[in-house]
Amino acid sequence: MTETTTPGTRERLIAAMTDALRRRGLHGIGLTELLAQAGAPKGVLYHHFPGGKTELAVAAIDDVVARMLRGLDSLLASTPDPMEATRRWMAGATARLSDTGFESGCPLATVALETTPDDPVLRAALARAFATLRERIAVALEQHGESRAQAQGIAALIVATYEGGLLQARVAQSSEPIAQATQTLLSLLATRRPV
Amino acid sequence: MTETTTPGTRERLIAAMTDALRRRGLHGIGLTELLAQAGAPKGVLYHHFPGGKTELAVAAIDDVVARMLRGLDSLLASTPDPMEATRRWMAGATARLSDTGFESGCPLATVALETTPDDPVLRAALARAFATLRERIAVALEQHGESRAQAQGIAALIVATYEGGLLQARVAQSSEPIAQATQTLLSLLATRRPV
DNA sequence: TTGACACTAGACCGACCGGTCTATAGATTT
DNA sequence: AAATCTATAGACCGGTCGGTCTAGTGTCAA
Repeated sequence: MTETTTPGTRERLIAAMTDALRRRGLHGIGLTELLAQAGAPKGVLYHHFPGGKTELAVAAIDDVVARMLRGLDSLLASTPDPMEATRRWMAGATARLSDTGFESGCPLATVALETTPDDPVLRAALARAFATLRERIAVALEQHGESRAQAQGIAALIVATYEGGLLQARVAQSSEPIAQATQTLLSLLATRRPV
Repeated sequence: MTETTTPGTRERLIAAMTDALRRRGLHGIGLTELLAQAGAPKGVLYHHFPGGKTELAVAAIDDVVARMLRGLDSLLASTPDPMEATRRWMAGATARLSDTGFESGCPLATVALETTPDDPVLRAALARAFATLRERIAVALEQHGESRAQAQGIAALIVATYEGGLLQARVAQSSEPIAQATQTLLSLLATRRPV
């Protein structure tokens, strides 16, 4: 076999792009700064990603999604109760945001709001990302007894709370808004009466 | 009195910036394109906004917030039930997004995710914006019998659903996600049992 | 009529943008 | 040793960025 063993440069590029997306968004960072952070010259970027900045961004998105899904899976595996899993998921995201001085949010959200129709590749990557995310959560809820429609609705609401909560916490420079939103959501889910 | 009567140029600049923020974000549009859309030359921008692009963005944000608050107020005045008001608020935002081919989202959200620590003016404007928005909603909920803490929590959750829902709808190019999230949220609020 | 002032107009600037290109180093194969 | 291929390296390109500067235009007061 002996797959072509890259010494990590490609990964460093993806990591730098992911961090840039978290903090400033796709248009917010220049290639020069990005490459400096990755410790790589221009040629390397176009060797690994012939499509340039956009292709690197797509790779970063796919990588982030894969890691989110893996995290979600292991969380759901170790935490049978979906409500408790949601609480932990939110707490994790909040902690990372707070640990970076409220700079490092969700890399998907930033690109999602920057994208225009003439970036179909990015759009497709993001559409896939969010749909997969919602679906994974919905399946877990279904396995816990929710109806299909209800599970989808709650999944959309959880993801919205995640992104909207992070956004509010970021501008407030405080985790209070997302903590409030999460706590309210969970308490609403817990105290609803059966139909 | 006879206030200095600008023939609308300033307003056109703000409108162009607002539209740009909705569609692409602050870094996503160039001054040249923005001025072309407003039908104004460079000099005009720096006459009305000596602080340049950033000052114009702040003005656009303040203008958007003022209009959102006015809309919210008249909605709450004409719709006594906060739940019904929320439903209409969401429906309005969803309609505007959908009517523009899922291009025109919330101008606040985009900037919120692009801002860095060295943009303190923008950050402050956004922090004010979201805090005011939440507070206005919370007050309405309090007037409808919710406790202070509960009202704040629900307000944060509503705003999160708003922003997170719009984001998901945008990338999905469909209003389904925000419709699902909104409907689930309202049904949770309606069917909770008293503590 | 003249001066002051608010506003419009766009040429112009250096810096930086994303992207291309050639050169070369190192490892592998023959 | 020669050839080949992957990966690194960075000079270089035209275009666009946000911003400055000078010139002109219309309106009003004196």
